[in-house]
Order: sequence, then structure tokens, then C-alpha cells
Amino acid sequence: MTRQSTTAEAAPSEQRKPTRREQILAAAAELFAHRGFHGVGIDDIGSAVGISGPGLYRHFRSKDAMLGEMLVAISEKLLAGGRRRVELAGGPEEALTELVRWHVDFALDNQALITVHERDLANLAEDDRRRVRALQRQYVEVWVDVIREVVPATDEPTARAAAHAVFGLLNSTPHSKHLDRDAMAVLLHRMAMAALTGPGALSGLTPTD
Amino acid sequence: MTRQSTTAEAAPSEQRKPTRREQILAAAAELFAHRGFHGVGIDDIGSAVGISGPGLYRHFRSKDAMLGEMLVAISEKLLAGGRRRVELAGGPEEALTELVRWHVDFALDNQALITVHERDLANLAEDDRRRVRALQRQYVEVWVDVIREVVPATDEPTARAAAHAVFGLLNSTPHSKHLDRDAMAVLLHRMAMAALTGPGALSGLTPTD
DNA sequence: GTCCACTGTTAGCGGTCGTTAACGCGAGCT
DNA sequence: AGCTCGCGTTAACGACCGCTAACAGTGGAC
Repeated sequence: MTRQSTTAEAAPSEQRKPTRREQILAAAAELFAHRGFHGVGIDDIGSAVGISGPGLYRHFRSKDAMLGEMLVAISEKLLAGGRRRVELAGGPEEALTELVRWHVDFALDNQALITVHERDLANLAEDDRRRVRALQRQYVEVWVDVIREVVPATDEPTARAAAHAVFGLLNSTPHSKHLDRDAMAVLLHRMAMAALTGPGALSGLTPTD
Repeated sequence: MTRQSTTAEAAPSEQRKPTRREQILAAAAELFAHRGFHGVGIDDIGSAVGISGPGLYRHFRSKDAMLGEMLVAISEKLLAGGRRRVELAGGPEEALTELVRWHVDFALDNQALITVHERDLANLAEDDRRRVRALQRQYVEVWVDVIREVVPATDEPTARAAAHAVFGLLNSTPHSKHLDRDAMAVLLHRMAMAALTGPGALSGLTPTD
């Protein structure tokens, strides 16, 4: 058996010609996003990268392993980036702005992965699913904390639901290709900020004080 | 062959004990929403309604026909409801409010269908897919028109993207069950309205005027 | 020059899935 | 009473799919 790391090991830093594994994962993500995990065959993925069918097993243990690896990788990247933005920010307002900017950029640059992420989670193997769920929860946590700092008197369940709602808004990017990237980024950023911080959106919801 | 209508024929009005076909469609929707169309077997659907496997073929021509019928039905219902709300409204602002309310209620009451709707469209047969796409487009059109009336100086592509973004926000409902239905409805309504009409959200985006 | 790890091929297996065939049975009409 | 028809059953078929086995070329290490 060839060497196969369970998760990505080389930190996927900047410019580097993509590994074969990465090429395959990218192609698989595109296919999964379009037809769903079970709607895509091994042969489809293979021919998408120029090799045919079972040749993939030189790079991955199984089809489930591909899904697992790509969802774990994306979840880790999302969480790490979000945390970094919050740490670097000078205050809650800036943290929220940076968080939105981060998520917008991420969604625009990883449309296929975003789609698969919220679509085929249920098709993951038990271990990977727990892993991804944990990472997702932590990412939401980051948002919840920032939201509650910027909009005080927001109870936690509401902040959590609001975070999910904003994710839905920002992840809508695969459904509309009518605008170019920059215009889309600006639009999504403004709408998200308005939804969260606009007067009469979150504020004044809870019957507190 | 038993009688099988291509689309729903009896207007699905109010109280009426659900047909067998409707029971089956509801169960199938739940399963499809969770594991994806190709991740659900005929036997799964059957046992979900108490019969086993091929008994379903007394009610539907094929598995694809189930998906087709439920997506066409939901798309028609969504469009019809949206149009009615706009017609009954006294002006653009009220129209937008009613449109949001309608979509919120719909999403909260049909979570499984909403999920399948934006997930397994690609797995539809050619004919049904075209049909659903057309209905979706018309529904977006309704929103675009109202948005451009309420927020003038919004160009059409922007309004379209904004509509999709709001759909994403409102359809986030299956991802967060932390709030009860009413609280969720209020939250989503306010966030959507803020995202669309809030100062600095849509308005002032285009370099017009 | 030899070797071997890496990466790819084709053939085939075992299981699953959608669908059909053949049959059964109770309810309601004549 | 008998026939029909709606609704369900089980058995089985053919296709497909994930995966393994067996084999092969190529390129770098020594």
C-alpha cells in the first residue's frame, strides 16, 4: 500500500503546483457539488482527471475517503481563517467585518466545496462526520461570540440561528452567477452586515430590559 | 396501469386526509433531504410508509417520477403563493413584506422539500428539470420586480443576486433548530428585510444617479 | 545497468438498486 | 355469489457500482 495520510499533512500554503491528490479532490468536489456524492461514479472522477476508474485507488483508500478528506480540509480551513481574522481584529465591530469578508471570499473561491459541505455531510463515514460536525460547531461558536459582542442583548440561540442564516445568505453564491466576483463580494458583504447589525434586525428581538 | 396524473390535479386546498401518494411523497422528501436522491433506495421509501419496496410502483411510474412530481408541485406552489401575495398587497413595500412572510412560512413548513428543491434539481429527468427551472425563474422574477420597486436604482442582475441571497438566508431554516417556529419566523423576517432594505445594503451599490 | 517505487491499465467479483413479473387478498358493485 | 379492481406481497432479472487482482511502463537512486 502506498503512503496515505488520513488528513492533509503538508500545510497547504501558497503557490505550489497542486498535488495529484489535490487535483483529484478538486475534480471530485466539482462533480459531487453538481450531482451529489452517490450520483457520481468512480469512473466519472477518474476521467475528469484524465485517468480511468480504479486508478484513483493509487491515491485514495476509498471513495468515502475522498469525501472525508475534502470536507475535513475545508472545515479546518474555514475555522482557522475565521479565528485568525478575529484575533487580528482591533475590536468586535472590526472582527465582525473581517469575519464576513473572510467568509465571502471563501465562499466565492470555493463554491463547489461549499456546496458539498452543506449537502453531503450525511454521506460521510461516522468518524469523519463527527470530526466535521465538531469543526462546524466551533466555527459557529466564533461567529456567535462576535455577534453577541457587537449586538448585546442577543441570546445565544438567536445568535446561533442568525449565524446560520448569514451562512445561508453568503453561501448562496453558487446559485447566482449574474454578477462578477467583485460586485458579488460587495453585495454579499453589505447584505450580511445589514442583516446582522441593521436596526430592527437582531437588536430588539429579545424581551430583555 | 393505474391512473396516474403527471402533475397534481386535485387542488391541494385545506383540510383533507392526505392521499397515499401524498404520504409517500412526504416520506420520500424527508429521506431525500437527509441522504440525497441517490442515497435513498426504493425499499427505504417503502418501509417509511409501511409497505415494502416495489409496492410503490402501484402509485408512481418510477423513482424519478416521485422526485419530479414533488419538485414540480413545490415550485408551482411557491410561485402561485408569491404572486398572490404581491397582487393582494397595496404597494411595493407591503408587497415585499408579504413576499418575505410568505417565503418564511413556506420554508418553515416545508423544510424537507426546500432542501430537496435546491439539492437534487440536477437529478431530475430532462423534462421535469426544464419545468422546475422555468418556475424557479418566474418566482425569482416576482422578487426582482418588487425589489426594484422598493429599492430603485438597483440594476436587474444585482436584484437577482440579492433575491438568491435572501432565499439562501430564509432557506437556512433546516440548519438551525435552536429556536421555536415563531421566534425563527420573526428573526428571519427581520434579517431578510434588513438585508434588502437596510441603509447601505442594496441602496447605493450601483454607480447610477 | 539494475532495481524498485510510483502510477497507471484492464478484467472481473460481489453486492446493491431500480424495475418487472406473477401472484394474493379484501372491499364493493351487480 | 361472483367479478373486478385497488393495493400489497415475494422472487428474480439486468445493470451498475465500488473495489481488488494482476499486470505493465517509466523515471530516478545507487
